[in-house]
Amino acid sequence: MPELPEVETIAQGLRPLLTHRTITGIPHLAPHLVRQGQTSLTEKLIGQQIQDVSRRGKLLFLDLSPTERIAFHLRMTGRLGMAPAGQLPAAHVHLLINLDNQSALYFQDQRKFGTCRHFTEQELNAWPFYSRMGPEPLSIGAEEFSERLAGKRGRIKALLLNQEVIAGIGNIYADESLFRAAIHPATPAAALSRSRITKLHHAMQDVLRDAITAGGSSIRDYRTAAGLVGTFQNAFQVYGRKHQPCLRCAEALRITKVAGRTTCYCPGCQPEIEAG
DNA sequence: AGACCCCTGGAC
DNA sequence: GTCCAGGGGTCT
Repeated sequence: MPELPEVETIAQGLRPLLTHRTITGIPHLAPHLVRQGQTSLTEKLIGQQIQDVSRRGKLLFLDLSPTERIAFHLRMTGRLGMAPAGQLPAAHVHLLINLDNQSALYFQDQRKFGTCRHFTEQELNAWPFYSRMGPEPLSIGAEEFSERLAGKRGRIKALLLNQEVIAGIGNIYADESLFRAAIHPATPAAALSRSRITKLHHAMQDVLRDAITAGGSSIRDYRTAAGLVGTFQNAFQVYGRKHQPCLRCAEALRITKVAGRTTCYCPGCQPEIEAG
């Protein structure tokens, strides 16, 4: 569930703690994190200095040099945090990176969906998930956003979830953006007027910015780098509120499936639009 | 476009 | 015990 606002919050939290730190050891590396060609991960990391912590979509990077990075994808239950060196801080820790100030960065993931890989810039650009990733939703302008959706087949929610269309949106922020734009999630993108798409662009940026300000949304597992819960779940209008009254019109929220994902919406505020 | 898979734990 | 949470890969 870490989506763009959660990954951004973690990156902001880790940046001052990791920048200019040198990796001194990898005391723990779970076998399932070691992909083919990554068997020498430990050798590749020890002695390297972390130059910066950055984010692209839902990926969090430790930038080691202009041409080498570690990429984390937290998927559903991944967490990153800091601990004193020399101890496993919690259950389900799959990677521990010791640093030169007696601290350690840990990667914890109950469900083991998350990934951690070392990349050269060349390898990164050869990774389709990265190279084909769409623009950052907080950087894209309304004009370009509109052009990217124009002529695309498929339902609007499916397109928002598609990382090749726009990067970093997951189930929570897709539903919340669509509610705020008063668009039914199953609407064919081709049926949306230009002004409706502009409204969606505005809603998406508002929701993401507000969520970052709130430190992200903690449904179950997500925590900031400092181990704190985010608070944006308290501002949800539709996500996880099935059958509850709409906060705007009091009609009962409905639940459906779009793009294989549970989808909450208000039938009053988000009326269906026929394909045209 | 949809089904299944990865994995674990909480809800029922 | 069964169902469900959902990001992304893979296969049909």
